[in-house]
Amino acid sequence: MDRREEIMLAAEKSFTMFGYKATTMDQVAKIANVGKGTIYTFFANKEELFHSIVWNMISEMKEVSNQAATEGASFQENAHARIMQLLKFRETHQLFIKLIEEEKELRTPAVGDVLTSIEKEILKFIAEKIGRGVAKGELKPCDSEVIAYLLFKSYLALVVDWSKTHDEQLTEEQITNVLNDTIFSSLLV
Amino acid sequence: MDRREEIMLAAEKSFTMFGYKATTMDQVAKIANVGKGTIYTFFANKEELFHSIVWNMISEMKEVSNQAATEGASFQENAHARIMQLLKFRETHQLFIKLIEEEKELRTPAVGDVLTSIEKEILKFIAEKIGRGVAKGELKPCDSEVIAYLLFKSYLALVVDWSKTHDEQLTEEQITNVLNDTIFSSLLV
DNA sequence: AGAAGACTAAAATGGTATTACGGTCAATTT
DNA sequence: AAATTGACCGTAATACCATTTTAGTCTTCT
Repeated sequence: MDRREEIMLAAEKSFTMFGYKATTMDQVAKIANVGKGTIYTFFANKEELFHSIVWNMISEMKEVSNQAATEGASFQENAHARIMQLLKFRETHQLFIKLIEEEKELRTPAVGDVLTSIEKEILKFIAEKIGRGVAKGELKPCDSEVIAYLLFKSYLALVVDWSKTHDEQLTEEQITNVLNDTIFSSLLV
Repeated sequence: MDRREEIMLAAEKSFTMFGYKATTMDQVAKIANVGKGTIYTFFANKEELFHSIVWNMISEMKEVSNQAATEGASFQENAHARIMQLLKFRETHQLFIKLIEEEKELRTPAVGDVLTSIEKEILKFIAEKIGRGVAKGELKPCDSEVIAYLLFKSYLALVVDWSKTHDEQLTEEQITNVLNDTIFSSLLV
């Protein structure tokens, strides 16, 4: 395996286990079985290395989310499946979990930036799907960016935030129903 | 003026100017022209004093929000006016601003708790209005708690969060349109 | 009896000595 | 010659401790 790959793997392992702040470049070099200097022939600095790892994660997210969609299903069925998959990824993927944790308690700026850019990517991804839906005549014309924002934030609120202040979380059926009745019903042509 | 009142006034002034953490009980006593011991005859501790102040603020919020509603207007017009008023209060009221700031940078636990309980009160307030609307036959039957949650979080997202990641904030008209087309349209009977 | 402020134990703060870290680069290996 | 390495450097984080501040109490005073 080439050295760049080794380094990426080692770095992902370390970021996942210890977070951004607590992984040292010495650490990464050791795990990758590589001299520290070698890392700097592939990545300008720690932050760029971090970005590469996260970029990989974003691609994986998009891929997984697309796999959640099925050929014959309706727009809102697929939209729901895709977004739930994104949120599930968030709650499952160890690196993502670690980053959210680190952002909450350590406030590491690099991590905050990266989480912001992940959200931006997700929103772009959703807005693009909505744009397509409009183009294909499945959805009424709308401001896809604003609707993507509203949709994603609504999902986050109902799936993630709700359970922070309530004992039992909302069932997936409750969420589907509420959103089908409200946001989706106005979108479908 | 009675001593309890003096203390409350002094405490509110101090919390507003310096935040929770940075106001000392000595400070409050001095502003109130009262011995420190006297404070403890009315309030068990600093946190209880704080809660009393915040409880007053919540009442004021509800009152102001209710004033934003007009007699003859439709449910969604009044709902919009009330919620926008709540958000405006949040961004206008000096104590509220200070608390949000302190929560963001200092992470004072007492402040976090209080902000959570304020949100809870607001949600109760909105849910109650929705419940009334249903009872009066203005709205379709629905889970008022979930809808209140969705509605408030949507407003927060569009009014507050959006501008954090975008250059120009959404106009009130854009917000009205989006929500009238989506959440409100599904609620109205 | 009610208010006041000196008092106390615990926590926060500030200053400093020490360590750890990201990044570089001359030496070494391939 | 090109690639790799790890000792090395300046800076930033950390640990440590002395000092101060603070919430809450309790005796004293009016």
